[in-house]
Amino acid sequence: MEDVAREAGVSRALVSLVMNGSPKVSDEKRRAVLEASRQLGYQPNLLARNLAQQRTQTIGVLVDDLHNPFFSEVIDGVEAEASRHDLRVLILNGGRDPAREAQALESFVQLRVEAMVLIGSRLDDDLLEETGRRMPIVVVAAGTDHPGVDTITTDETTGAHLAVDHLITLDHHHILHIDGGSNASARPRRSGYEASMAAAGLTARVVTGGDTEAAAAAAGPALAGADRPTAVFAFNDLVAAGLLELLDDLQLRVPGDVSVVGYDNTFIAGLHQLSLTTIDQPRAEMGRLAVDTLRERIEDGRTEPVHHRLEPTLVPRGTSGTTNGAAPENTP
Amino acid sequence: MEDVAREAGVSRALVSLVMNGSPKVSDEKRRAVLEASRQLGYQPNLLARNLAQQRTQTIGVLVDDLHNPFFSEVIDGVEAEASRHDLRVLILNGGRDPAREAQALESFVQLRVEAMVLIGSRLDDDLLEETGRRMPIVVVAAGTDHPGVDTITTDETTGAHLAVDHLITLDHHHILHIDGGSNASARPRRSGYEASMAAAGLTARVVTGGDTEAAAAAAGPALAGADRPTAVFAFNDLVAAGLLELLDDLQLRVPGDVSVVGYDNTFIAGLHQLSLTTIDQPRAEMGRLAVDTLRERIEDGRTEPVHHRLEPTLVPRGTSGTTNGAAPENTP
DNA sequence: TCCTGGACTTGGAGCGCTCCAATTTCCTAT
DNA sequence: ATAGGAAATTGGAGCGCTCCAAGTCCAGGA
Repeated sequence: MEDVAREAGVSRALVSLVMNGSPKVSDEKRRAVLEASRQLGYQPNLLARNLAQQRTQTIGVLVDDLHNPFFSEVIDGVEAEASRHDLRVLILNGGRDPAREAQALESFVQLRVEAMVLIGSRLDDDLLEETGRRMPIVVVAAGTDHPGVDTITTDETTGAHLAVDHLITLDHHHILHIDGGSNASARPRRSGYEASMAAAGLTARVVTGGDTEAAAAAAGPALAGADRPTAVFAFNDLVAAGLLELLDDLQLRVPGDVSVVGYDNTFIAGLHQLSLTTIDQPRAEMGRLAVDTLRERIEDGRTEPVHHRLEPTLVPRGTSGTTNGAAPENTP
Repeated sequence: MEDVAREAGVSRALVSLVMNGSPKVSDEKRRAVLEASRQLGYQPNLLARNLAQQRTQTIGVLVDDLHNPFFSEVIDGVEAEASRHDLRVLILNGGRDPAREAQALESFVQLRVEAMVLIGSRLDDDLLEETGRRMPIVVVAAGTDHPGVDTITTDETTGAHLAVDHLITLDHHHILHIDGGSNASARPRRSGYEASMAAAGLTARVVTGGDTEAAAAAAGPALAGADRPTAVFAFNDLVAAGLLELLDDLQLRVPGDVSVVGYDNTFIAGLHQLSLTTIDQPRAEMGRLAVDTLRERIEDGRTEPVHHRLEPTLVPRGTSGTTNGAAPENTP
């Protein structure tokens, strides 16, 4: 910067003004500075600027799992809205590991991002709340509301309800749930399932799974056993995809022998070959809303946490239907 | 920091030493500092530290498209190797838009990352080379070598060759290629296809596509036309997936009527329901290698660019086979 | 007792920028 | 001409940290 100033024959301060597009610089000097900085290949040091300015114009996005298409679509929404407001977006990947997430969180704090969006976070409430006191935080798609920080969720109970009711309408009575293991949404989705089953007078049956294709294996024993379920409500689309493979291996037809419902309505659910019945969440909208929520804190100084809850919807496709031969039990 | 020092009854410099885990601090003082910083909730300011230290221990990863599973698996490799060497990894998303990518590149420069990994970059050589003079850059999976910067690629010509030869072996003569449009790998993959076709004495036929499912639509006219190809080599798995849907709509059987080969061997290719024949690239390995390559510049001061080229392999699955009824033309 | 050297500590300059108060320049209206 | 004021420019302090040269302290040897 020093050099640019000298080259352009002005003071450092003026270079600063030019670099920040201040209107009160004469065209002549502006041109000189621009020319000099181009010639010297000068790129302002953001570290120094942010330090001096005491603000970074940056929000941090911590994503649970970069591989899950659900999350990347939320990020789309975040980026779209952030760029509308000239906010830089930095992404850190938690890799489905709480320890790595905590580390990423610390990184963001130390980098002095102005706010952060945690997508599918697995962090515990204490850490969240503590960090939330230092800077605006919004937790997106992490299953439940967290005290002390803003949250954007969809109603997981309703989502599970939609899935179960859909299956019940198709005359299924024996519906298995593969839950999400340690995923943040696992608990509410499972209890939504349990509640819906109970409400319909049916017996809930849950196997502990996870949030990747591999988790489908957990359903193996149940599907091979004698009292095989006629339908499975999988934690998410990835698990459902894995399940479809498993069913294929077991030579069970879908939906003839077993119906399958996923969750998230990611693009793989829409592939004709899978044609997976699933529950949709408005992903991009959630991302956008997250940024807006943060901006309310940054700009308007809001301090009490808000909890936005959006509605999921059922997307019926080819993997759910009535069971094969099994005649309705009570037909005379 | 000032406050912590006062609280612990030491100088600022000592706090700095403690925060950086210097060995020459007495246990007593160390404990005092740690205690004080815990009490005050002190988090060192990375901006200031990096500025003073003139280094950031951070590498920037610029990814072309966060949605493409291929890229996220490369990122896995990058992150694994980076964390082995205590390097922070910052991710910026180019969103398949060269302008956004250029902007992200500038962000990284201004943030003073120590090196950057560009995955599937669409940036032009001039910009790359110029930036490459300021800091270590490695371009991963962007189709071809770029002068002036390090590159990690797989041999796209070989990849295309594997695909085409596989189809020819299955007795296909009329093979269509949906190319990658503006994707960085489009050109070499297409010319690999063309060369292989020419070598086999076959007529190449290319439609301009892209790198998402929607691109498959470009093949619509060709598939509906009279001289329908018996096989299609799609730019990547995503395009291939879209193509499978299109074929389904057209009531064409795969591989009975049309064989399909994708590229990248992403997880969707492995789904039983798609069972897509494809070309594998060692994604994680490419990511790891990228970091190692950068470290050679950072640590050992290498300055001449290196170009690593890995070998792709064919992964035959269910979407490729011999054509249906069409009897071999020259059978007596 | 005094000196020496190692183990700790500390003050202060400096990293590259912004921002404010102060100064200079340039008009315009008298 | 010239005071008055707006516009343009500048010097310097300060952002929070590191790092180095220069201390301080203390135990052991002469």
